[in-house]
Amino acid sequence: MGVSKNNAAKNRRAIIEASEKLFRARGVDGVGLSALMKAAGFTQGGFYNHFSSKEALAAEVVDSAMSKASADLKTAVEAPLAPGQTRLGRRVDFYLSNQHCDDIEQGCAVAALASEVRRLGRDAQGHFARGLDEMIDTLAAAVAEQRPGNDQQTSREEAISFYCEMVGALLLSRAVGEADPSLANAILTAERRTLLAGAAETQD
Amino acid sequence: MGVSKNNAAKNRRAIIEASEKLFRARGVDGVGLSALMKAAGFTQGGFYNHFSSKEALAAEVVDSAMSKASADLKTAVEAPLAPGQTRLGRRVDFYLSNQHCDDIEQGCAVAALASEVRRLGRDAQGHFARGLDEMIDTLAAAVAEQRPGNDQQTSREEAISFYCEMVGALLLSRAVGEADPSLANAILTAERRTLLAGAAETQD
DNA sequence: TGTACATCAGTGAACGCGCGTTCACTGATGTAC
DNA sequence: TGTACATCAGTGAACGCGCGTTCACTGATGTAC
Repeated sequence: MGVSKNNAAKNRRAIIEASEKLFRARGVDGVGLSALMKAAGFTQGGFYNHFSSKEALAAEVVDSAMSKASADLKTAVEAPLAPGQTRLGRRVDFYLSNQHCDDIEQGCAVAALASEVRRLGRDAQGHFARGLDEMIDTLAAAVAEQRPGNDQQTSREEAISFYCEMVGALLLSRAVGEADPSLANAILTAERRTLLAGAAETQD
Repeated sequence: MGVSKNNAAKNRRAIIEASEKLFRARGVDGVGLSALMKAAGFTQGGFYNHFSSKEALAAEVVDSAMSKASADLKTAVEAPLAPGQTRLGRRVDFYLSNQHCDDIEQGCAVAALASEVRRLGRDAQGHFARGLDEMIDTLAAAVAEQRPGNDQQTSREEAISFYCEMVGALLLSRAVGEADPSLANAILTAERRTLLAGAAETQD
């Protein structure tokens, strides 16, 4: 067809982004290259002009998703606070909103990919772990700001605890969302209350 | 071959149990009927003597796994306490142990299946939701026993919070276990500390 | 209780299908002269 | 700057393979008489 280098790079990006959505929604094993390429607007044969294998694509998808997630989290957490807000409280409000819970295609990459990544290759797992580590750092800084008495280790542990609880709640709420919407909602509600209490700006 | 009704029922059970392990380890889409039947000790063709489809098997697997998990949790939580133990504290010790984290094939069904179940059929989702609801009830009773001041709603919310945090920690620790064992361990350690503090027998 | 026969869990081969991957071909892009 | 040609992203068809499912067949089980 004849495509400029610039367009080829854009097309490559489009494949990664279409794949991210489909991998999140159906799992890596749940979607074929044909569907991935079609979603990106191409035919199947061109795939190997961009990636050496499906596994290589999956690694790039995880890399891209986690980099984006880590950068977005940093931006969101560090944004100026409205009066009465805390950084963690604001995060809870977003993370455990019904809107975020419903949007698995664009929501938190950690929650969407955590179970997938164990079955992917070494590279994908590495990108995931690096991204998660960065995100914990970002949250630990927010914790430290709110609790000046903390040592670094304690802030990091509180950040881990905070994040695990949010991810667990999102995953469980999503898992029962179809079969038992009221349980799904009870999980979000309970966690909002619990985590907002914990995220209140209180000194030790 | 000629098989007694009793043996046929045993064989059916064997297929469900072999499938549970493989589904947990590789995902439902990650393992074929041929491998499932082989793992149970049979050839592929016999599958449809027992199940009407792979989806129907998956639903039975989730049912079986969640029923077992719910019953086991009840037994474990309600077992007599050693001096100084609390029901929730004992649960944390087990749930966030390295041993449990490593044993995805036999460990907590909720953590193993939460992301799978969204892509399975209505029946599988229903079994999962029912099981999770029962397990939250069991934990809520343990919370209520430890905090007599709680009303029922509060105990249930605390149970949800407690369980989400454990599940989230297990999932994230597992997700980075290969790529970053020290982060995986930091997650378990941080959560053990946080949750044991929260699970201490303190009145309001 | 003994005999005749229907049942059905098991085998193993086959079905069509979609998978991940390969390939020959196309033609605009981008470079060399 | 203009021309000739190599590059390579794209197409569409094909590859072998394993998938979920179907089928004809076997023979011990379990029932009817």
